[in-house]
Amino acid sequence: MDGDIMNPQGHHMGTSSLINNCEIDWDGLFSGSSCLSNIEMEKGICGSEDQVIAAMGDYNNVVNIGGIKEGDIGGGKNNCNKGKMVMGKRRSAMAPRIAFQTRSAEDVLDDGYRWRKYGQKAVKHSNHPRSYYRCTHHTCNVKKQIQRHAKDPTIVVTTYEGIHNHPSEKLMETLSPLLKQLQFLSGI
DNA sequence: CGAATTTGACCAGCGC
DNA sequence: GCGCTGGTCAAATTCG
Repeated sequence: MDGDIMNPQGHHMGTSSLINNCEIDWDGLFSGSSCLSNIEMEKGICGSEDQVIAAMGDYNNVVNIGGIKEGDIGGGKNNCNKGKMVMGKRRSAMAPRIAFQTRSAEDVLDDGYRWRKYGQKAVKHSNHPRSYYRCTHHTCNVKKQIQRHAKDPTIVVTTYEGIHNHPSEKLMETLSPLLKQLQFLSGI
């Protein structure tokens, strides 16, 4: 797969981020579909999962992105377009959740953060288990769930919960020589 | 040897 | 109240 994100008409779209050779075009995705804003998802105003996939299927690897709720993954009963939203049980109060789907052979996308797996469960209506990860940074409480799509195993559904309160280690690794240089120059 | 992963047990919410 | 299900814990195991 090449890294260049184009819209179906072949035009370049907005800013993109590279995750494990799967480019995600945040700007383009959020502007390109009425289904994908977190707020709309929270209100339950969204199409079915199938509709979203169909809508986004023309993009390179990312086929869906947006807020996600209990039952969204794996064809559960409480699909978002049924209007009723069931928030999690022991879930922290208002931790923002965002989910996206990528076509990838890799289950775990390298997003620059370090994750420790703390559980895995078989999910109903899916042949593939769901894996649970926590950010290894001691002050950071971000979690993510990874699961292959029930109907299309080539699609990996990644759900993030919470916001990192620290920069990604890969980013810091990349920037640290530059920061050192800046510190040196500011000392002159 | 410390860190990360695996995996069965446990717990809480929900529907019937 | 009970069973089902999803999410988390923690001991055992594996890995670097």
